Amino acid sequence: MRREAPGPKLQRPGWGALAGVAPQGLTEIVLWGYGRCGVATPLAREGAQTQEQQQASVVQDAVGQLPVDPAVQNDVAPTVGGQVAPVVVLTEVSSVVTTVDTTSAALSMLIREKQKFDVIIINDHSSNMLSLDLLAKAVAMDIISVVVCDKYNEFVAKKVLDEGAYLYFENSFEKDIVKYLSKFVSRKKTQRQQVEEGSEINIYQNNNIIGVNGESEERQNVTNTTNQRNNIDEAGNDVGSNGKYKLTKKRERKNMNETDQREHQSSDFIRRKACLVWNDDLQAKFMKVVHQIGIERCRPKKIWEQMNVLDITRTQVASHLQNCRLHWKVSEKKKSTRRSSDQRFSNSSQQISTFQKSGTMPSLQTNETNLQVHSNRTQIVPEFPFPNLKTNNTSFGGESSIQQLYRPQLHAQPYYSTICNPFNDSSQWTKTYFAGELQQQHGPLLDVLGSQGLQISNIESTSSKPNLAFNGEYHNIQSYYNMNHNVSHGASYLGSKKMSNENVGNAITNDNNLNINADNVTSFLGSRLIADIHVGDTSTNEFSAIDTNPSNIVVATNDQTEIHEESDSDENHDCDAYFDFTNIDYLSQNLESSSTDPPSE
DNA sequence: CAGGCAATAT
DNA sequence: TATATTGCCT
Repeated sequence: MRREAPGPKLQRPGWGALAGVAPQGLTEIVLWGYGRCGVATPLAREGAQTQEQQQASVVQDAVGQLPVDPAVQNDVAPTVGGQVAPVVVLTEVSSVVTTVDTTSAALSMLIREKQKFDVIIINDHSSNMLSLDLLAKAVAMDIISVVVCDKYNEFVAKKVLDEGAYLYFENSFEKDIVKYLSKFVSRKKTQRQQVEEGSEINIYQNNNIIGVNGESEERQNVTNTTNQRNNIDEAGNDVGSNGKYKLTKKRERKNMNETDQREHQSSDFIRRKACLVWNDDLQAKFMKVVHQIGIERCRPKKIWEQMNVLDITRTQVASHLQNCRLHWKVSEKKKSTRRSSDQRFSNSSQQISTFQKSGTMPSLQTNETNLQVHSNRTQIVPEFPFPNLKTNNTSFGGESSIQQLYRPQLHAQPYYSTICNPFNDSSQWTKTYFAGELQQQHGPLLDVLGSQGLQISNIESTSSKPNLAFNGEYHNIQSYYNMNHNVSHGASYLGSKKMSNENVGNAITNDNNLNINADNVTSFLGSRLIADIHVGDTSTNEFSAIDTNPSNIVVATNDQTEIHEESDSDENHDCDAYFDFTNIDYLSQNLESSSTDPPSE
């Protein structure tokens, strides 16, 4: 598969792009749609005329609802391009946006409004001490801290990530980032709650269904009737009694152009229902029924009825049955192959069913063996991909997640890189992961220049394997802010299944798909790229779930207007912790030329 | 409408 | 990968 050549850098939409796309519970984000982040014009103060200005007005109204912080009054509002740069604050209580004009105001607001904010977005124009203070404070308060900038700067990126920033990127918000943040905040809240409730241990285990919010719900076996189960919508959708839904849906999809679909999908937060995990119990039940009915006669509906398990649907059974039959067919073919050279089995194939046009049914014993599906495995579903950031310079700190970058049809892609799911339990991470130890984990105590990161990141000079090069343990210093990067070749579920509790530790290192040689590592580091979000069609990015009221977001701008000098890019080439998405294409080209052939399958 | 099943999506 | 969904067919 050929990768597109990097096109001209798209003009970023600015915060205005967020207008109207704020997720549920985060509608206030619409208020971000005024002007550019951090250089937002104080239009609202001078009378709103345009729609954009009206949005700003709303912001201004919201500001008015907050007590004025003395710091705000005392600060001289910074100007960017002659206009005041506001600070926008979203509060949990009111879920409205408020603005303050200065970083110091934001700082004092943080101090005063403790616990109120889940996210702070700091617009950094100069990476001055004040914004770093704000960042440090926010991090200390366990607030997800995002730093945006007008011009991506690796040095600053490293700095702020060292300080515990969760994200650093140029100052336009792709709406998907907002969703991503929302999701992150949502999960984080859940985690906190679980910790508080003391139920954080392995909440995913021994459950068949993982709720959309990462909560799991125990599947129940009930002695109900089919009628009861009929209340369950198979597709998780609204199915009309006339059965028209599917047709309508199909038609809609067909009529949607690509843009529409992107729009449609990216604004859906819950689209796919949680996957049913066919664990041992369920599988046993399934097979028992299959046996009872008879393999040749079993049909999805019958099986479904006789299984009598709440919450599974006929469709799921059908899907599973289809899959099982495939397994059976395959295993039977293997058997047949053996039989042809082994007369001992020459008679056993004659019992085989008629429902397959080709292939034959294996013995039930074989079936069950084949159908053992990773007993006791855990699964965290549904997952969501990372938003499309390909036009942004973005760095990730924290429990960053760009996951699910893999697409089945993209096997030919030589490399995928994944930042693992931040919403998974951070304890899942081990030192075995590539780039699992990154600078910001040292926290603010380390001076940027003296930090280990700069030293170890010069992998070019070593032949170490990635995981050794980083040679770091996972330190959960900042519980929510540790960065975990995984670079993998075709490993698709680093953020989910392979990160399940049992698999952690060997998921990457033992994965044959992990195939990074020194050259590739160099490529990665040289381009400072960890995440390849070009892979696949990111238009389908979505979030599977979102809490109802996931986040409080602080958007702060730096009140200093000094313009920091651009660091020499070469000088910072070894900032492996950061992702320069503009270099993705460069990376992928490098990788394509140096990597192994795609899987022949 | 149930079902089979390949292709595809997630 | 496992599971879900879709489309087309019987």
